[in-house]
Amino acid sequence: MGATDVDDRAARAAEYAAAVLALVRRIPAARAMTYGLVAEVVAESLHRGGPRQVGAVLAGSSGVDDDGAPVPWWRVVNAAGSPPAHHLDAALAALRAEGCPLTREGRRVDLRRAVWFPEAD
DNA sequence: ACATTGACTAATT
DNA sequence: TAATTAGCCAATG
Repeated sequence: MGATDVDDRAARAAEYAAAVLALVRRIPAARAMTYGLVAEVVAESLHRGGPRQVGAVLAGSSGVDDDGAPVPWWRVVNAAGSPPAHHLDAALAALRAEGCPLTREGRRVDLRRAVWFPEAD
């Protein structure tokens, strides 16, 4: 059993990724969460990870989670309300299409109106 | 063990 | 508002 530590590391990474994707999937249309907020919520249960880890999960995601459900990655923006630079235009187009509150210039999400926080259902 | 890298953030200028 | 800087956390070589 020499590879258990490697397997454990992979399992923990998969667990973390699953938690992030599950949460992002719950963000309602026309709402948004920041990387930091997602990290805080996930850390409440897993006690690890930070904004950069959330970004790493989404960066590695194909846009669909393990259950085959679509992951609305464009609803996760940075603390300034900007979508990831890699898909800026696509994200802004998607956000606008679903009516997410944007700033006057339309380049960033208006977090004061759009931020969503998961509440006990 | 150390250096580098990133879909980050907060403070500073 | 935008650019810079330092701090952060985990993965990777």
